[in-house]
Amino acid sequence: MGGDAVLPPTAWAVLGLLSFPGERTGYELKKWADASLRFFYWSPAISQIYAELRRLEALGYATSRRSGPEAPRTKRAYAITDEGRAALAAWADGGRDVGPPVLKHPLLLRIWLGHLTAPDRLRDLVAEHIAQTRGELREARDALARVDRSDGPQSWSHPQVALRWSERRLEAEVGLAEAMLDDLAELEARGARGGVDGP
Amino acid sequence: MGGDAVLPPTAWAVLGLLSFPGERTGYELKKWADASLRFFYWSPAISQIYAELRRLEALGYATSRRSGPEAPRTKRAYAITDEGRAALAAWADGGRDVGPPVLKHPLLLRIWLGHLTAPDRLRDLVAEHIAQTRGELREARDALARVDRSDGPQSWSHPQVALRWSERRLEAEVGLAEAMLDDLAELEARGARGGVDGP
DNA sequence: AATCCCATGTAAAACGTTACATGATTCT
DNA sequence: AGAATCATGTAACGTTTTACATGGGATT
Repeated sequence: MGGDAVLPPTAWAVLGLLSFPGERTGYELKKWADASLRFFYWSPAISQIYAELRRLEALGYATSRRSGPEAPRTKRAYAITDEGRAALAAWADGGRDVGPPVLKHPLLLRIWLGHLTAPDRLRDLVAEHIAQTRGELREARDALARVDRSDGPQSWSHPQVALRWSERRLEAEVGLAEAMLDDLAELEARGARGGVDGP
Repeated sequence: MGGDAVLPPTAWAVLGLLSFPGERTGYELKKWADASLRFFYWSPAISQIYAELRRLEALGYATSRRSGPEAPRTKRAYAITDEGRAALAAWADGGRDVGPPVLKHPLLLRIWLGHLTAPDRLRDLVAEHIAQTRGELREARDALARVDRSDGPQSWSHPQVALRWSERRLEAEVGLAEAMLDDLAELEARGARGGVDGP
């Protein structure tokens, strides 16, 4: 089958999930993506994971087997094939340019349109974001702790690096939001005194 | 027309672009999005901007007029209507939750799969990303400088806050990548000495 | 005259989500 | 026995991108 296929990043991400030792079901993949992939590269919908797994299998990059009887809707575990591993390695190694990171930050969209919103509403939104981010930070640290413990073979050292990056990133995100809170406060102070310029 | 419509964030972003003083063509909107929106909320394809503008006009949230004769494919400038402004304000003010930021970072996907890639290839990728990010940082600062200069009315103070956030964010992104470079180097050092544990 | 940038638009395809339907397994 | 969670899959829909077609105006 396909010696080299053009696939969306999501397909490679799912194949990447499969590239770590062991067999996994789509359901398990989804949980894993929620717990780690999503910190630096979003977690696809479960239905999409199933779709990608079917595509990967059609390409010969993965195989599946049912644990029990050949009945529909019973557990199906996937494993990467040698071909899949080769294709993934070629993708990982190929292309000088990996493509720019994409950030969609709804909060910033709101801030940007801040002239339409009450100042304290805006502050609340930012505060809520900080709380949310702290929650994510805890989860990222949990994930990191799990990887640290499960060590042994070196296959997990790169996910570890990715999670460390995610941890720092979330810390930075909190700092960024706090700085923005200050900016907003300053804006209000200036606004309250009336003019565009200082007193 | 539509007293309250459910629209994707992109539609609100385009309407937001229109909510600042002046008329603009789709083409100008695209350039503006590239120069500022994209730092915190990605820049839609030009064809999508045209599509959103048509939808916004159909909803009565925007109006358009042709500068010259009523010929096809001539310049068409859009402006927001009062209804549009009201709808945008309602959207900006509504909904406690703004939705989580989404980050898709292809570089991190590669790092995460680092066991498939040569270590120095990985380093190159990160170095390239740092260079790229520094370029973005320059652009963000240019955008900020333009906004700073064009001041006067206060409508630009919130975009200014958003751009300041973006500037800091990009600075943080560089720091994050540098820290990851260190992690990678440490990994290699440990790997070169063989074991999973220290000396 | 050729080229580049401005400018608008269509069509097809891919991507991705939501909602729904279905049933097995495990825990209380 | 009932509930929660595990588990797979389909269908419909909306979003977004890519490629393409078209042509005016300005610059070299």
